[in-house]
Amino acid sequence: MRPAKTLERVVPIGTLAERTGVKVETIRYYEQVGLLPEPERSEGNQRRYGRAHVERLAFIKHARDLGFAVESIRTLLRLSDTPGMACDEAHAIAAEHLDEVRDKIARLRSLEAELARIATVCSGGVAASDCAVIEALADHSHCEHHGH
Amino acid sequence: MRPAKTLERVVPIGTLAERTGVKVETIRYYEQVGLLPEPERSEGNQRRYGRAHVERLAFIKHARDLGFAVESIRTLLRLSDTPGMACDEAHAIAAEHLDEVRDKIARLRSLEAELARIATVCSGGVAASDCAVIEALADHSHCEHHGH
DNA sequence: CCTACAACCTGTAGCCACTACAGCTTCAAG
DNA sequence: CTTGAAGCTGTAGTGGCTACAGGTTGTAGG
Repeated sequence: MRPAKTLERVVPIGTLAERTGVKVETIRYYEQVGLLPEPERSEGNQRRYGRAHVERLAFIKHARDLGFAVESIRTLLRLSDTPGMACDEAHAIAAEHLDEVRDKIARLRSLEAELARIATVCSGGVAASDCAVIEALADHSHCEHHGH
Repeated sequence: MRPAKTLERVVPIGTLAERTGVKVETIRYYEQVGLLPEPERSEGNQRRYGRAHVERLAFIKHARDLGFAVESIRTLLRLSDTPGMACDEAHAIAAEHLDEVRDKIARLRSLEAELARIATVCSGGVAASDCAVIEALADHSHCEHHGH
């Protein structure tokens, strides 16, 4: 009896995909754009991943889930690969991204307010040519700047 | 003396762009994908827009600013073009979009919380190989589901 | 009337971060 | 040894623009 799949140390791409929650195609894409290093290959040219790959891909997924751009992740990975490197740069990337996220939240909130207004006006089911939803979209009087 | 530009009734694409805040290339793109009807042309084949175009494009811009997908806008425009059409469908589109926006806000907020945690840990300027930002990204213990 | 130059035209390619497919080869269970 | 899932490469498509290249038109000043 072989060890169970979850204990195997060298796995094919499908297993890596399962373990990290990243799709097979996306893994190959990450390799292509240089986020994930090229793995060893089997005799038949199939990718074989080890522990280090699982960890690195998990890092990437986590950062992507947090909305970091691939370019930022590349930098973060470079930083994490460089022992003794100053943390300042990594911190700056995270802080900048946090700013962007807060900005986005603010914009979505003002947007939510206007949408809520639009969506409620004609919820009574008025079947008419002057639908309030349409009018609200045509009418810019309530439309403050949502910013960029 | 001709009327001032802001009073002209038939304008070239650049003026339409200025008035609506939509870039020239984007206007042509909207025409290409069928959001904006093909306008009249000058003798020399240049687009000439009238009042109706300005209004329609303003509608499109407003909806885009609110985050409606082009496909949804297409439907909304069709509805607004159809006199006596039931408002229900327009309402459904707006309500669905509102749901999506609220979802997005919720996800961004949990994301903000994690990012804030990440960004503060090493703000003291610890220059070390075990940068807290990097570690926080490598470490999934704090990482609740951010949802899709 | 002529010239200069901004604004316009079409068509194509690029952007991001994937996703999907076509057409093939390899792996592993039965 | 057969079968079928899983792997491979390479290319094209997605959305919503944006950015050229290389040409034509409109118009204000001289």
